[in-house]
Amino acid sequence: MNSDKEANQETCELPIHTRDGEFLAQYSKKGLCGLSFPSRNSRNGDPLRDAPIQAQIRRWHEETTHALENALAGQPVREFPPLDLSAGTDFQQRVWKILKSIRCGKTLSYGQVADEIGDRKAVRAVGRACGANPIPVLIPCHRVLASKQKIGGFSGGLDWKRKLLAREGVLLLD
DNA sequence: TAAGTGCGTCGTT
DNA sequence: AACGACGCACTTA
Repeated sequence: MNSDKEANQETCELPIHTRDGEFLAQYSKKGLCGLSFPSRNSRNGDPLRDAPIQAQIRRWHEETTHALENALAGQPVREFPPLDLSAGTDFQQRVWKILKSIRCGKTLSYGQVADEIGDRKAVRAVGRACGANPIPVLIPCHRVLASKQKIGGFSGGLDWKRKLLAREGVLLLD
């Protein structure tokens, strides 16, 4: 577990409009710490609408926006904003780091990720860690498949996983 | 073979 | 103590 769990509760949420709907990016003082898929009920009568946004966060948000646009188009992301993954456990952070290394259009199996961690038997734990990924799409947990190129699962809904993989040209077996 | 069942194993709640 | 975004061995038809 992390010691400074409650330390920075201060986060700033900003929307990102895409052809796939309105994502929501969440920033801490350290960087991008969350990204959520479009949801129907997220029309915001935003009480903090006029709150001043720090220049640094605006800059990060620009980077996030560009990164997300590329990722949604199935193209490699050139530049990332700083990512704040400090909310995750050590194990989760190890998994997420491996996910970041999977290049666009490539995939790993849950088992292969477990191998890279150094413990094949941790396969199921890897699946759990993938599901806990706070920044989907940008941290490409959708590029982790079950064995034999089967789709596996996805916390954001399997439709999203299929869509993202299809745009990167990945073929599934299912 | 294709589809279904059972169980090992590990981090998290 | 119980539960998974798994994987493998092992039934069945």
